[in-house]
Order: sequence, then structure tokens, then C-alpha cells
Amino acid sequence: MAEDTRTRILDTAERLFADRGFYGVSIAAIATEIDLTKQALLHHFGSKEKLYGEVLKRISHRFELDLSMAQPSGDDPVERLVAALLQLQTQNTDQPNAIHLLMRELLDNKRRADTVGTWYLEPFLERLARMVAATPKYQDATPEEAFAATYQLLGAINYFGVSRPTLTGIYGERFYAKIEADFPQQLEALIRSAVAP
Amino acid sequence: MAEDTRTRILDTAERLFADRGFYGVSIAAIATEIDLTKQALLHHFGSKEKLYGEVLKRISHRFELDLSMAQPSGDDPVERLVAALLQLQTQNTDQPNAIHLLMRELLDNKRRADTVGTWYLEPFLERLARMVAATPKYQDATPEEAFAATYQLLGAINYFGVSRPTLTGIYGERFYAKIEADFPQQLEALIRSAVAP
DNA sequence: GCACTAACTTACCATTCGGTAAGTTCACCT
DNA sequence: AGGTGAACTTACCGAATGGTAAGTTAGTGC
Repeated sequence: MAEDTRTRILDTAERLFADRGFYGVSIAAIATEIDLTKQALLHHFGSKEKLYGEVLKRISHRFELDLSMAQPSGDDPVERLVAALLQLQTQNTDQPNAIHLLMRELLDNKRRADTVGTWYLEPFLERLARMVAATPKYQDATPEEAFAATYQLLGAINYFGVSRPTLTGIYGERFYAKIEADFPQQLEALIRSAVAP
Repeated sequence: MAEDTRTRILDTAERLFADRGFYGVSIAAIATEIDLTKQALLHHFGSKEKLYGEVLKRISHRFELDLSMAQPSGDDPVERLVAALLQLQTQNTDQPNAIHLLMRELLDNKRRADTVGTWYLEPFLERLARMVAATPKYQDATPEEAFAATYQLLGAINYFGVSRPTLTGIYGERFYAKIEADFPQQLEALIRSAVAP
């Protein structure tokens, strides 16, 4: 039962922090949403900062788990790159709160470089960059060029991952649904053309 | 002199809001940074929300001005697209606070869809999408496909635009400087390959 | 049956928040 | 000289914030 409450707190905190940011959510707001007192929450997590850290840690673990389960197989670096990035796109669609929170961290970590979860994506980034660098087009390029190309593809995915509210606001749910449906195949095309010789 | 104080307030507010977000900054913090009292600031802007709105409005105007000054000429849709997106990349490099703040809005406007500056980029988005759609590769595609492709390019630019703190944190200033230097040409290559038939 | 501990609640607290009210200073117009 | 209004300051205020302290309740091991 204890673990259950903890999980419920983490779930709610993840959603609210993703929606409103660290300073936009009070621990009382998180607690009352699941019929707890603020002090019950503090009993489990000690402080707001620690709770936030736990939320990030959990996302980071889930993230790494999903990615390692979808470890791209085969020897062709292009195919491995495509598989890894499409997996990332799938995760962003399935876990909008996670990508929202991580994007917030990207904006905030000038101040909180010490917090957990900030450089969590470093190994993933490295792996992607290596896949790109192994590609025919980039195998003679500088590491910086390969990295820039990698980061552009990452941006294409993650920027869309946080744009749902804005895009539905502008174009409506139906148009967004179509774009989202088309997105993976368009993404695959972009990736392939980006690393094509 | 009055205008000067107003501008100083707006400058400071823009920087602090970009750094810490709306809820992470108090109007007192903004005021004391330029040796004013909180009430002097309130005298000029009425409320924190209004100040924030003015900051967004100013960014939006500057944004549109820069873009209209760099109106892509010529008939070739590919060249016009490349010119428009490279201009955007230049802006992001020159005005990191602006892109930071706009990215925050992207995350927050689920709640604040009514606020100013939210859909400011709609016309720009439309123009880009039209350029992509006019491209040989996309002139027979559905609007959704063209839009997805457009948004991917936009994401490649804007995601990098907010990643400086993280990337320098991971790789250091020198490596980041090299990536930033390589970025425009890599970006141009990506754009061209994305719309190549 | 009894100590122990995890999971809470009630009561409280100092600080900070955005905002109001009521002046005060001072340049400028007539 | 006198009035006006913009640009402030000092003095408050109620609400909300994160956090502490001191219980209370209930299950568990022995």
C-alpha cells in the first residue's frame, strides 16, 4: 500500500510538473489531487526538490529501459539509426508528459545543472551520434558535423513532441491527428535523406 | 527617460523570464536587478501578467520585423525555404532569450492559450508550409505531409536553439562553439535533402 | 500484549508572493 | 505662481508557499 501511494504521488507529480513546471505547482496541489495532505507527501519525499528529482529519475529509468528493449539490431548503421529514432518518436507519442518535462529541464538546467536527470540523455546522444558517424555520408566528416546532423534529427522529433497543445490550438484536433499519423513516415524519409550519400 | 526605464524593465524581464519561467521570477526580483522598487515596476506595467504579455509582444514584433526584412526573394521555392530557415537559425543564435521564452510558451500554452503571443508564429508557419508544398517533392503530397516535413525542419532549428546550456554542460564551450559554427551549413544540407525529389 | 515503525494528521511558522493605498518629488505647461 | 501628471517611495495586506514539530493510528514482529 505504501508503494502504491508513492506511485500515485509520482504519477500526479509527473503530470502536474509537466503541465505547469516546477514553480507552477505546489506540493499541496499535488497532494490534494489524490486526497492527501501536503505533510503526507512530505513524509514520503522529504522536500519538493527531492520529489521533483524522483520524478525525473523515474522518467529517465523508463526512458532507458524502453530504449534498451528496442536495441536496434543488424549491421547497417542507417537501419539502426532509423529504428532508434522511430522508437524515440513512439515514446514521445506514448509519454507526452515525459517529453514535456525533459524539455522543461532543457530550458531550466542553466540554473540546475546539478540536478538529476539532466545529462541522462548523454549516452543516448552518443549512441545516436555514433550511428550517424558510421553512415556512408558522414564517415569522413568531422565529429562536429556528425553531431550537428544528429542533433537536428533529434530536434525534429522532440520539438514536435511538445507541440501538440499549440498545433491543436491553431489547427484543431483533426488536422493534428492527421499530422501525427503522417509524422513517422515523414520522419523516416527525413532521416534517410539526411544520411544518404 | 521614462521610456528608458520601461525598456530596461522589459530587457531584464525578458532575460529573467527566459531563464526561469513565469512562475520562477518575482516582479520584485526583476525590479531590484535594476535598482527599482517592486511598486515602481507595477506603476509602469500594472501587473505581472501584463508585463509578461508586453515582453512577449515585443519579442513577437522583433521577430516579425527581422523576418520581413529578410523576405526571401526569387521564384525558386527551395531557395526561398532555405533562406527563410537560415534566417530563423540566425535569429535563434542572436536572440537566445527570445527562443527560450517562445519555447516556454510552447510548453505552457495548454493553460494559457488566451495569452498574447501564442499563435504569433502561425503566419510564419503557414508561409513555410507553403514554401515546402511548392517544392517539387511535395507539390503532389497532402497538406499534412508537407506540414509534417515543415515542422520537422522547424524543430531541427528551434530545439538546437534552446540546447546551448545542456550541450555546453555535457561537452564544454569549445565543442559547442564548433557545432554552432557547423550548424548552418549542416542545416542547409538537411533542408535541401529533405525537399530534394 | 507490547514495543516499534511506517503512514499519516493537526497545528503552526516564517517568508514570499502579487497587489493596493496613500503619499512625495519634480519636471513642465500655462 | 500655481496646477497637473508622470515617476516614483513607504507602508501595508491577505493569501499562498515550503517546511517543522508534535502527535495519532494501525499494522507487524516477537
